[in-house]
Amino acid sequence: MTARTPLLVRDPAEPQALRSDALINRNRILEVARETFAARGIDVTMREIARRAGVGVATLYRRFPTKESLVTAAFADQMAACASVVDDALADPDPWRGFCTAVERICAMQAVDKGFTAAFVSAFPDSIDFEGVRACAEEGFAELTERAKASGHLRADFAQEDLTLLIMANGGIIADTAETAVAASRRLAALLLQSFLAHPADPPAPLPPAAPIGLHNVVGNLQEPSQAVPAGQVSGRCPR
Amino acid sequence: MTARTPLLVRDPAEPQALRSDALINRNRILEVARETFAARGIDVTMREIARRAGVGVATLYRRFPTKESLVTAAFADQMAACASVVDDALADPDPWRGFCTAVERICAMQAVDKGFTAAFVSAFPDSIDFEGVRACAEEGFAELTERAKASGHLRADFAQEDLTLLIMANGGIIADTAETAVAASRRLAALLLQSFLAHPADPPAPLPPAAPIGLHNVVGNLQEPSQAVPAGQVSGRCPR
DNA sequence: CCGAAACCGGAACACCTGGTCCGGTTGACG
DNA sequence: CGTCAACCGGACCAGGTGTTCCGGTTTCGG
Repeated sequence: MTARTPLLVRDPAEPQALRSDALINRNRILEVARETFAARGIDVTMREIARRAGVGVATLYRRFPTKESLVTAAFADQMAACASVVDDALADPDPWRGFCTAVERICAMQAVDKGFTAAFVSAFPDSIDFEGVRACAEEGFAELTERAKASGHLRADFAQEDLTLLIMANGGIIADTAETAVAASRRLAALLLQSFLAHPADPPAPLPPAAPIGLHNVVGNLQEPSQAVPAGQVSGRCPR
Repeated sequence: MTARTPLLVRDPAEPQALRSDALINRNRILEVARETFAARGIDVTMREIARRAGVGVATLYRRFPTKESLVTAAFADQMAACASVVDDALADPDPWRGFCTAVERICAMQAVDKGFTAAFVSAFPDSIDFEGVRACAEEGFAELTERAKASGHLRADFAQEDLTLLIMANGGIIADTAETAVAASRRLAALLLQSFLAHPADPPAPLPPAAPIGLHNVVGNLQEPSQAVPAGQVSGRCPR
């Protein structure tokens, strides 16, 4: 309709179109979002992120039109790191070591960042980045699996789905502090990697330090420390 | 203060104080709640449970004053079953077999019932039943662990926390259909049990059938089947 | 058979969530 | 320095959740 277009039309992909204060706010928002999502998961409120970033909700929504887009932006670098993990593993001359390292690193990332798994799993349909990286990582891992099997270290009946299994299982490991989560995750990875081995050593491998994961911290995390079962108090109704 | 107490005071624990129709409704509610929680997790709405049970919300709330109490009641028998699993395991003359069976059965229960884990984990503070059973099961498992170690089958550095680890990891295994969840859970249990073994066989144990767990079903369960990466479309930005 | 107490269902309440609107403010450019 | 669009923040909207209230109905002892 309007035949005249403005002379100074900006490249629509230009990121510098933001005013200086707006850019500052945007960065602050992203920073806060990353921290908060990592610490408390993906379910934190948009209001809270806005409050923590010292901006209003409208500002937040003007920068990221939907929560989905905020999550995507916040975890973009994590996704990149995830992809690079697979690349590093493929670059390792020892296939089995590469395989193990990749698994351990991904598990650690998952454990450190509470929201990462959720962001990865829910995989908002529109955020093509996520899907792309995921497909790419899958592909790389298939190659990795093949090589590890060929090297004779990975058991032949290892299925590609076992990797999904491991990731999902690791996703179940969440504790209130990142440290406990990492420790637990590390032990889980070590245990599973051991059972993936084709020829397990007769004396089982030493395994990393025993997981300091506390029962009360993770399972019954709603009760206060209390007196750790006063022996005679709680029992008595225990049928065995 | 009031010195006079009513003559016909009822035993507060008497369960027969319900009118016949009220009792029928109560049972129907419990039945529906069990089914729905198992199939769709603990997050189903009180409205929906009431609707499915063919009663009004008020009726539901009169019977179970809070959602918490409904959950507790609905999972009471599951908790009992959980305890009996440990008892059975302790009754087995072969400690290692008992250990394995207990682990497998608990994992299966967890996989079949989506809400079970959540109910068990969240462990509402007031529902003492849960806490009691949990403590009891823990105690029994400690005994089980000890015996399995003494028999030489369970590796010496197995920690009690590894059990929590397993349960939490298994909790991460959730799929849209109960069958896939059970299959995946079974494989996870088999893998972990193998790495718990003190003297793993040189050729790794055959393991149960490969898990038919599908990547798209569990990880990217929001996207439609689509054309499974049209090869040329998405790639091109895959760095390796 | 009858009346009262217990029951029933749906409307309503308080609260929280993602997301939008509008009047006042501020940075950037001539 | 002045103008004006872009920006800012809090109020607001729609939808959904656990929970409560109230008028009509049903059961059950006498």
